[in-house]
Amino acid sequence: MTTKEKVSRKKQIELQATELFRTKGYSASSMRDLAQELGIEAASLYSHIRSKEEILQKIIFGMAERFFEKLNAIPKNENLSFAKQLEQSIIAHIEVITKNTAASAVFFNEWRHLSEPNLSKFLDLREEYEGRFRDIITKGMETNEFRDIDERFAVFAILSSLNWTHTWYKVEGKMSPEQIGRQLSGLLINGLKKGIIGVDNLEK
Amino acid sequence: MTTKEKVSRKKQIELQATELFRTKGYSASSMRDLAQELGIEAASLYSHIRSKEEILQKIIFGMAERFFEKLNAIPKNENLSFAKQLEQSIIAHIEVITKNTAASAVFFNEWRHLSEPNLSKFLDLREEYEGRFRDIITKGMETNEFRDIDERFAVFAILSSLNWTHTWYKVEGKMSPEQIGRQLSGLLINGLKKGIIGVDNLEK
DNA sequence: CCTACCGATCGGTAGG
DNA sequence: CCTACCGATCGGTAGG
Repeated sequence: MTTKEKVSRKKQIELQATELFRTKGYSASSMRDLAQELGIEAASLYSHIRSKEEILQKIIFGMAERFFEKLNAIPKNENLSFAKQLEQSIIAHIEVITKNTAASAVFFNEWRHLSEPNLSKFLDLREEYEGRFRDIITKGMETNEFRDIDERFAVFAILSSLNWTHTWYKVEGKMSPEQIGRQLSGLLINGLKKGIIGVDNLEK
Repeated sequence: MTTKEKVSRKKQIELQATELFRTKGYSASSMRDLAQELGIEAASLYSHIRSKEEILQKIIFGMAERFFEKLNAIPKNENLSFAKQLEQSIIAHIEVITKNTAASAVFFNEWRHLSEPNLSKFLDLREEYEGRFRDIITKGMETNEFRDIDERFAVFAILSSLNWTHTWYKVEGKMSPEQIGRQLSGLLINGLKKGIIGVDNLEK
């Protein structure tokens, strides 16, 4: 029971810290701010956590884990076009962001406040994750499904357009995470212009 | 001459601060850090500036001005397709970012550390700027040039894919700002998929 | 542009 | 989880 309470309190601290870091930023958030929102003294936080940065680490690597888990959970289907594979990956990515908007904000904006070796670990994971998207694009280019483009460049553009979702997504909104993912992948794969089905795509 | 020296020193402070804020973030950057990089004492900074936040304001509203100036400098041509108008706006946006990568980083990441009324002023300007892009998309939808999409959503996606450019752009790189702008607008307007000119665009 | 300094606040520890 | 407290550092001022 003692253990149970401690875990629960620790989680509470992490959740409050996530909200706090999102609104004020990591550096501008003090442990006294955090304690106050939890109704305890700042010193009491240290019964549950080791340091301020430990909380940041938990938030960031927790998000990294969710991104990879969701991506790995996509069923393998070699028959799918690369456009469809990319769409699925985009939807997975959006689902993680929309389910964790505050943690996403911290993940995308505060990672540079990690100290080594965690900073390098973060950068490695990010590189690996982007690599998964790059692979799809590379293969899609090889089969002539996608047009010729620098993969690294394309992945930066794609992921950054997705990564802003946390700033405006509301649970009560009209669009579901999956719909958002489909819309975004539609925009990125087919473009803003009309004419995939129609014929009005050749004008200057 | 005294005036000239003062102005120059003030600009030096702003430039060093821009680099510092980009790498450490505004809150984690101290005036002592900044002074040290300029080879003076922290207290001496206050002969040239009023406060730490004043520097942030200068950086951010300086960037806002550049974005609007560049957008306004696009020659009006009603005969251009909305795709072309959007492309020009995208190129203008990318040119501002690539010419000011450090200030862009501060602009996009540190604006929330502005206090009122500057925070509201920033948000208003951002809303206005996004509105310019929305107008192009709305008109392009009305003329059936663009497909049906929520304008606000589309502009978020477009601008956020552009706004990451400052993280990877290098002056010595192979691509010019204009080329980057063209590539990005090509991706966003025509999509990743092949087949605008060819016929391989109907597969599942 | 410097020395000398201010009050406030920081992350964190000792000891209960 | 609290009281009491630590040394370090913060943005900024006075006065030259």
